[in-house]
Amino acid sequence: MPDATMMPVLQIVPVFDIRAVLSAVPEGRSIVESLDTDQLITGKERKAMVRILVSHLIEKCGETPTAVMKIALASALINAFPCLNDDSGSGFGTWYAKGRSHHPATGFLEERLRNIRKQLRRSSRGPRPQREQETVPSRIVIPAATISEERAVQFAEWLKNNSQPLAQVEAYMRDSCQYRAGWIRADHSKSIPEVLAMFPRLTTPGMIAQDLSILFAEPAPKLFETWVPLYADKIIRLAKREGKLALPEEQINLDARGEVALMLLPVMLPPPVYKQGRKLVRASVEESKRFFIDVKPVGTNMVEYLEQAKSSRSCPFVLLLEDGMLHSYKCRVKNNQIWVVSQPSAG
DNA sequence: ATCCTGACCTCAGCTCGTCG
DNA sequence: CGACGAGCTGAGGTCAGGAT
Repeated sequence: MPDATMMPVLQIVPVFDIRAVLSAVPEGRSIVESLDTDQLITGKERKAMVRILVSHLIEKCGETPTAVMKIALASALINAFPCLNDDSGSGFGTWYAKGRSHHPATGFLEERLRNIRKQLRRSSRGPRPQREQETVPSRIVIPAATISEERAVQFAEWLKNNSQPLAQVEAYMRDSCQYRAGWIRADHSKSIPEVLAMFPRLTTPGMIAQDLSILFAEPAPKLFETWVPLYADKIIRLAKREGKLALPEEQINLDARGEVALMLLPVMLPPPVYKQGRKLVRASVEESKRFFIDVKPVGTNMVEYLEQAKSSRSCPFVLLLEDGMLHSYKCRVKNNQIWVVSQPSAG
């Protein structure tokens, strides 16, 4: 078998039909008209055109298209509208110019891409100060409690020290649900170990589902309804379009689509960069897949596994006990079991 | 007045190809 | 094989002008 690293890499460069892309939106149509009749573009039109073209580029090639893609777009632009040709060597330096002598690439298209990435990074870093934080609490409405807070505290204390009788645990957990929700949400966030230390009965089977059905009565039943029919297919289609699907879509068994989509998440959502001392570090996709989902064969000794996981990895993560060939999405899923491991020591 | 966006800029760090 | 440079991205800063 030939060494993959020695294989020549062919990059498919899309042909950009600038007129078609612009004509697809009303604002773009008037820009095309203006360019055809007047052979010029206003500052306002130029900005609008760059927005339309860059959003098309991102749709086709993702948020970090290669320089080849950007050159193809800029070149297609001046071919479609020769009046936009500038005096630079390439003719499109105003629109896209490759970086040189340690200076980054520039041009209106490049700058727009950069600004979009900036916005994306900003929003993915969590809530913005002031305005957005103010709106968050109004969206999450905790239903009114059925018991007083004093009583709820008493229930929580009892639940810390008792795991039986089960009917009593379920009843106290039901009645103290709103208190728990308020405690967890106070001061913005608490870690999973903190929450479990305070409310250990959350690990009793069915308790999280009970909380969910009380707090989110309407959407709770839809949680599992929508993953496979709605989101799994969308994630698989997106992965296919971005060339991140390791096998033909038709070969993914209907039963396996939900699990394949879950395993695609770390591939589709590239891990962010973080600082380790002075160095900027980014986990590879393979590393984040391992951190996110650990795949072990059915029959793995859970006691030994959890003991080992306690010292070797951070929680929570998904443990998939596979029966068959799910690894690397080569799936024929039969009796796979999925666990969410939140605290290895809890077993 | 305040916020948002675009444009311009710098710096750190990464990947990849080239050269000795 | 390691050093080095080119090209690139990410992150962040600043400022002007437009929108609200």
